[in-house]
Amino acid sequence: MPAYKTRAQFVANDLRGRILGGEFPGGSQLRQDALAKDYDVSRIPVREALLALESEGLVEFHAHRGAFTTELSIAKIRELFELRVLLETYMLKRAIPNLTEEQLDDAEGILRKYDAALDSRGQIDNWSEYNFVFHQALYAPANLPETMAIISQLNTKSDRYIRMQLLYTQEIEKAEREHHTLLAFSREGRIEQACQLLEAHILEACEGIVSILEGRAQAQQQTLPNTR
Amino acid sequence: MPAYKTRAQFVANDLRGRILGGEFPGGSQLRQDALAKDYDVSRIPVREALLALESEGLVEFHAHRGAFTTELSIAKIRELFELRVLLETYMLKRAIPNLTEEQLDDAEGILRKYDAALDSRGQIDNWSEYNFVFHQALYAPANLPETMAIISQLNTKSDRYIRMQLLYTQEIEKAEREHHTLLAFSREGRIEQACQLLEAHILEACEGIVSILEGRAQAQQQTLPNTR
DNA sequence: TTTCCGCAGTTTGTATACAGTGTGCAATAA
DNA sequence: TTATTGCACACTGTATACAAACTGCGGAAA
Repeated sequence: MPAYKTRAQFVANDLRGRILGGEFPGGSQLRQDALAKDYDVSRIPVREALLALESEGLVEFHAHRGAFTTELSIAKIRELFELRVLLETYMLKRAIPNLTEEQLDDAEGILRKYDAALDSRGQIDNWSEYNFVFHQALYAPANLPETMAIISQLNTKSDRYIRMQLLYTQEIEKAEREHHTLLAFSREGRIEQACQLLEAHILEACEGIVSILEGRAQAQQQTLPNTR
Repeated sequence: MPAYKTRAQFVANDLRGRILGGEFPGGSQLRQDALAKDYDVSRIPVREALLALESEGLVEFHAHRGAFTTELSIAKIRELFELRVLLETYMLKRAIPNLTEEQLDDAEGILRKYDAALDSRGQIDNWSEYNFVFHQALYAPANLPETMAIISQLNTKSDRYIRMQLLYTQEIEKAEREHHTLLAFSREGRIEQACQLLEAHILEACEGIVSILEGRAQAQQQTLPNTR
């Protein structure tokens, strides 16, 4: 059986992975012809895949000029992460009272898989996905699908930068410890503390990313100091 | 000169208007061929328009079965409006300290146009748009484009139901008065009161919509009581 | 009678082909 | 040399044509 219902969906999923994986730096043009050859399909499903990625904020269309990967300013990254704080704490607050034992155990199971993957190294790509799956497991009992969709969208948009941070710093262990604590708070129904930790957890990641980007920007300025 | 850069964009904009205007009840199938004939274009731009509307939540694709207008459950409507409260009060709180005299006057100008349109009646279609423009004018100084995009998205999704409410009740005048008060609070920098009013303003609309839908659901049950 | 299978018709999904727009280079003039 | 105009190329946007999937109905089997 075919892995996906349509070619467009397949291309969209795969291309999303490639973009998030860093294959296309921000601002790269995504030529439809080249992608069509890559996937051995026509340009039509490629275009539709690109449109789907546009709605996720990974790509921007300019009429008659094509599709380009997006690049977020530091201000926008800050904005995204603050939105995540707002929405995810809201979500967690509503989820904790509904959490069942079974759901908590599921979340713990995900953390264990994490830890295992963590040992085997080199799995940053997957880590990023597991990370969201864990958070999702905690939020799901809130039963707010629309909110979840937006949170998911925000996570996708920030994903590239989170991977970058993981690449440059060794924050995985710390994040992992925070996840365990977060789960413990949730299990004990300590809503306030859980939300505070979650907020700190998200904002720390944000600051890590921003400091990397700022460092990179400075390095650029030093290399080419001719800013007339 | 062409009004739009691409045919797909034109179709998307026009079709959005038709859907929000109530031409297609929730769950209607949107046949690509029929729409293509309507607009005298091929199915390709129609498909792309439908994909755009899908990302706005107005339409859902089912692989190999086509596109259908979405229908929101009461629970989802409540969720959407609560999200609007969360995000729009957050936005307003951040906007008020940045509001300039000029921006306040702009907002007031929009309200005046409202009032004029209100007298000339029958302009519910436009009212819905003016409504968002006014709110947008108040929020803009917060300088949070990503947040604004999400708020805009939520407004689009709830727009159909707001129009329905305006059609069945005479709440326009009340909403209009609240807008004036909201503007006054904003002008005076009374953040807390402005946000409280905004919250009530949004939740009132929500309850109005829900009561209409619940009434309608009951009427349905009475007409066909054969629920085996 | 009820259930299952298969076929025809309809609609979507995709390939191919064509038209239109933007871009960059080259040639010309100042 | 530098600025400007026009042309050719490349790529996107769209039309047309074809392939594949789903739906509903009718008939056969249990």
